[in-house]
Amino acid sequence: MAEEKNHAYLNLRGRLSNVINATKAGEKLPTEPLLAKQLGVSRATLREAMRFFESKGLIRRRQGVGTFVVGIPQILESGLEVLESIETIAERIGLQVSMDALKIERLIADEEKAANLHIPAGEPLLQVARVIRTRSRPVAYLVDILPANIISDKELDTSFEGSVLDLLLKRGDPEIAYSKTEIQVAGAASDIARVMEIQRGDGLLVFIGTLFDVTGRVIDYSFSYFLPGYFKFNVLRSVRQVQFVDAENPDFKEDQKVIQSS
Amino acid sequence: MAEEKNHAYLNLRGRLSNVINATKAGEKLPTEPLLAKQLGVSRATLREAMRFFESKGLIRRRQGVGTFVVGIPQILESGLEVLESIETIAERIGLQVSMDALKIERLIADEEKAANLHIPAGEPLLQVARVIRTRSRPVAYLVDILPANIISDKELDTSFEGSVLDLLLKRGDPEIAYSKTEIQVAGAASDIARVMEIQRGDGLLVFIGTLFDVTGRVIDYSFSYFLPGYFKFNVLRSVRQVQFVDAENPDFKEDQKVIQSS
DNA sequence: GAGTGGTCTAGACCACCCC
DNA sequence: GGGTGGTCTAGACCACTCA
Repeated sequence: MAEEKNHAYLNLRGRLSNVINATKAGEKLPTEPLLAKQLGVSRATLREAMRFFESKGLIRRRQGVGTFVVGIPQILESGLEVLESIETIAERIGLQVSMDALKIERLIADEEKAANLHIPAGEPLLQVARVIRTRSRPVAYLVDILPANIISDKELDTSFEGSVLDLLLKRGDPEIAYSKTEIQVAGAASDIARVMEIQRGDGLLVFIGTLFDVTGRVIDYSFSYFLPGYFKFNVLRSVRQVQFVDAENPDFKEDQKVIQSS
Repeated sequence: MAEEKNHAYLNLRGRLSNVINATKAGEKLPTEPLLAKQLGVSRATLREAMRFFESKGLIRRRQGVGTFVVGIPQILESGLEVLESIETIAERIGLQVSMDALKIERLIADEEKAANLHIPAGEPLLQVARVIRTRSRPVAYLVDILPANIISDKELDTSFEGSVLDLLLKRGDPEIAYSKTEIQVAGAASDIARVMEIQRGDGLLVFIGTLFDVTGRVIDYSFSYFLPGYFKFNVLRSVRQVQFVDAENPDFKEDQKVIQSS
């Protein structure tokens, strides 16, 4: 019996799928009240069914405008072991991306930010937030936080193209060594949902990265939010031990042990 | 003006937070209709606000039973570069986990599964699905798919403790080399939501792993679904090239390039 | 200002758990 | 069988976009 649930939104998916498939990419679907009437369900139930296709990236809802059918997405693929900016990944695979909604703020380190950067609270910080767009839509939202003295005002005006990492790598000082990146999942908060043009609460892949230079100093930490379906991140996991030692940062310790070695 | 949204569910969070904090871990909240009345909102709005705390892991809703306050979760932390089973990670950090809902199935490789395993379609396969629980709740759902001839019936009866990886590592043949793991996010489908005791559509971290032996043969591929908040996966991303060469599998190529080397 | 999706209400019935 | 969370309805108002 458990196979044949009588939930309206499940039965609705098939019919809604037909409507979506019968609509060309870029075209608008009927309004929600009209579509609900056509399909014989309440608007709430229709919206529940639409969430399914929206999470798959087949449709996109825009408040005040309408619901649109979107085409097949292009995918940004990358191995994670190499530290590179989204822009660099995109360039490497020949995909055109652009930056949007760049927001540079100056703020003072509170306890949490200070701890993440291994500096005292109260130090001045620079926060750089930006959106990465493919031709069709926003696909990532990136926030960098770093001590204000690392990047000068002049550099921000002249040689800043959006990526803090790329700027630092280009400059070569401080000499960047590696990033310790934590992988998480989070529902989009209202403000992030807005700039990403998704629904509040939709799942996003989150990388929380701490950037170290060759002396073990923390240079930057960042939150990177990625829209599912547009990225393919790979990591190689080996049974042999991979050695990463950071003598300058005893509290940074990858607790890895050898399971088996050949 | 954009700061002061007049959405009921936002204003409700503070008051609902008080209710949750005033309730001991393990205790039950009032029923939804009652709580909605007490807080002066409709049940739909209350449920919207509750989703926020549920996604943070502070409460847990169980159909037919009630809504419960849960304590601070224990976190499974691991670097990703080392390939090890969830059981091994848990044991290493002294956390007790148990296996649940083990389901072993035999099936025939369709086109997709055959392609993933690099074998012809029609070959017999073994599929092992299981749930990993901490003391308080399910935290991961793991599915392994592998050619049927790799593990014998006898082994399944006698030396199988739940982890395909651990069984193969223990046996030492085939000799496991590494796993290529893709990182994704997905909303929980109904069946997975059920075994994980979460809400349908909740975001899960997904690892799609392909397991190779030292000769480059594909041994197994797997889907691992992780509940956010209970795991802390880290990966080191270096500007120096990390060399992983797999001469036997030319189609497996990590397209990594050196950005900068010191 | 017209039209869209976003949110909210009040009430109802259903599926599920447990006694 | 009683009580819970899960879903659904019909209608309403609000916030947003764009001509």
